[in-house]
Amino acid sequence: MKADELRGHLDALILAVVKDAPLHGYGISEALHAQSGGAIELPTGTLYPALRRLERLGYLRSSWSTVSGRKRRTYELTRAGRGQLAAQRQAWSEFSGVVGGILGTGA
Amino acid sequence: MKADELRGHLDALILAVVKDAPLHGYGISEALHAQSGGAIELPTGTLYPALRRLERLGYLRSSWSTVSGRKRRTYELTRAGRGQLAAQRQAWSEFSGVVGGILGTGA
DNA sequence: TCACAATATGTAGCTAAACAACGTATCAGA
DNA sequence: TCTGATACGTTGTTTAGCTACATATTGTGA
Repeated sequence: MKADELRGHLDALILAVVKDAPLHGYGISEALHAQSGGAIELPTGTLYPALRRLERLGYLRSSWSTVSGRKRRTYELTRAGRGQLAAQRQAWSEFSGVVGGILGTGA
Repeated sequence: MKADELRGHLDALILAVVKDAPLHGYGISEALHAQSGGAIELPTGTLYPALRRLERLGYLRSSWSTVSGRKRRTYELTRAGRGQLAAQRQAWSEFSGVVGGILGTGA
């Protein structure tokens, strides 16, 4: 899967993956890889700027910790982030319906 | 629907909409508007460059005509365009499955 | 008749997101 | 000791879509 297709939807995926449990950047990358069945492999040049953007927008909150000698910045959803995730889910539903309908896939 | 979400998928939509019948730019715009239930409204600054790009890539072929005093450039799918459309459909199917799965929408 | 909407094409310049290619550092195991 | 996994990040580039603008014809309603 061309990762660039994600454009505009990556935020939703990140929010979704940290929803249940706070995760650090590398963990988010791994979670997306696993949950996509290996289809998603985020370059760090994509992931870390996205995380900073989401924090700047108030959807994520981060805190540093050290786990077995390695520093981690752990991200968790804010209240606004939960709202945004719900909105993104809704937007995805509409979007996929529209595109699927026109492409004749899934409609 | 935020039109920018289309990024990366617009080509597929255009190819899909000219598949059955050749259309001119304005007609493509209207077809997408109608087939999306009004959700898609393409700015001309998006549509026309996209058409030129698709022609340059060999997926579309264009020809001029005049209909009731107005000049039209009509686009039709090439053989390569048909192949590309099939590939895009496949890619969409995989993409929507992955995203839907992670967002918990449609999976 | 005069203005406005619809039809129809296009370009120039901007923005933002994703990417490739770096750079830094720790730890485990061969 | 050296490689691979873990973990953070930045710089500079590319590119697609957007806004705003420019042009022209035809149909319509005031």
